[in-house]
Amino acid sequence: MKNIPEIPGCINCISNFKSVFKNLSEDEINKLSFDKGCDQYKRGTIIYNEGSRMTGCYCVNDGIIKLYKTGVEGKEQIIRFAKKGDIIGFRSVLSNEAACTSAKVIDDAMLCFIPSVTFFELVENNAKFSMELMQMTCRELGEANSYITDIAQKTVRERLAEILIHLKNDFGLDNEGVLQISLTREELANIVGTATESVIRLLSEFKSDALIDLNGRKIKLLNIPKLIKTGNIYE
Amino acid sequence: MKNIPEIPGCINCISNFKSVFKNLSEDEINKLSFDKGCDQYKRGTIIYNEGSRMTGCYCVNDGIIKLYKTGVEGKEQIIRFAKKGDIIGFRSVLSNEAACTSAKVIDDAMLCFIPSVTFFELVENNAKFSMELMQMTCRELGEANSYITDIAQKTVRERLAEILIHLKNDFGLDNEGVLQISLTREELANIVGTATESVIRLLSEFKSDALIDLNGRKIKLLNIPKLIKTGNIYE
DNA sequence: CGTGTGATTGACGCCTGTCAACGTCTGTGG
DNA sequence: CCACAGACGTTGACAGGCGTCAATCACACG
Repeated sequence: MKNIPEIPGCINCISNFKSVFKNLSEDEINKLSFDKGCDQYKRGTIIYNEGSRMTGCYCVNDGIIKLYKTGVEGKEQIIRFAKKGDIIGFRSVLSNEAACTSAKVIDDAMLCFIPSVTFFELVENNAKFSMELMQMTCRELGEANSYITDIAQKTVRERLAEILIHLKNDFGLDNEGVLQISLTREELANIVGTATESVIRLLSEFKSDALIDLNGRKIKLLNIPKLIKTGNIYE
Repeated sequence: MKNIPEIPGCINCISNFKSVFKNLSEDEINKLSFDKGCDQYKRGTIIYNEGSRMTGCYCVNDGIIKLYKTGVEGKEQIIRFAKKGDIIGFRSVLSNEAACTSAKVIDDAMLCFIPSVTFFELVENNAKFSMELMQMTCRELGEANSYITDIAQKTVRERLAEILIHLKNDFGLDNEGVLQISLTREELANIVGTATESVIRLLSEFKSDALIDLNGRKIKLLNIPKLIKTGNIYE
């Protein structure tokens, strides 16, 4: 018999991650725990595709998911990453539109599936939860706006430096200063919005300038203040 | 004595524009009408600035507002426009952050000011309104994501063609086919994310190619299908 | 009539995308 | 154990899109 992984109760996640669910009542949490599904997904698995109808949303219990859009000629544009405690797909559930991004696992993940009905019930019956959700969306929108400004105005070099800092802030460094997220050069390019070759060349330059050190996909940040300066980051 | 413009009652706006307020009860509408302020603003007036604390949000009764961020070296990046029936600034009110954009009048406007308190009351007490608001935010977020992908992947030429189509969809054409929004070349550049000179050159090219006709700030769309093709627009 | 803002045009060159070739690593199958 | 395929990373050459600078023109306004 297969070794079924232990399904985490919602109560644990909520206390551990300070998620958007933090304002749920005990009853609501229990119902959520009961209604939800939970599964493990290997790197490379696609959770849902742009344009598909969502029947619910997912809460990330562990792992990393990349959310991306497919642009002209199939080139992917990474919009953001989701990690422990984040929820994905709820945007489409709420606005009742087809998914506007695709979601793919890039670090083995454990996801909980929350059916639309359950989600809607919470939104409608718990004003605090609803407010929390809205604030999250608003913050995300604010970030999207900054992203737009950056991509429109900054050079590729600046954007790459900036992304490295953002990745540090979102995923942290290990005790050697290595970014705790592993991306291919192509994925880096698809965040920055440039060609793979450009990323490679610029990373080499950063290395020559002693801003970073490279070891395969491991990127060690050596000089964070200078990276911030290179990225023209002010806030 | 100065001729004070008639303050529009909320009830009229709501029935005319199908705004987010459409689900308010009669009592709520009356309270909103009572609490709100209303003022006229001339082209060029700044409603609020990026980074400022909002004490409420604005509902556009008439005119056009541009929402923009100030990027590196003070260059402005236009995020979106707001017109009749739209509300602006509520994002910052809800998430209780400083305004992430500045708002400037580009077509003489009439705006109603809704104090934070009033707005919060509505959100907390009217689940339908709250849901409507959230859906609006979600749609906006979806658009922002598309925008990111476009800016990151398309050429300036494609983006300019696309923007012209978007402006047509949002503001319409007069009976001669002229875009019903008047923008400087610099503003066009600040939407597309390019230099003013590039916009000028590309507009000239579009004119040579009989895609558009130019007369000062008036842009007449001559060949919309071809513009769509030039912009690589699919949906 | 001077001033200022916006529009236009030309020259110039760098940043960046594209193409092509090659190196590296991993896993698979014979 | 080795050969091979396939994905990923790297490097070089090259062209052209696009930003920058500068000069000039057009037009409105006090």
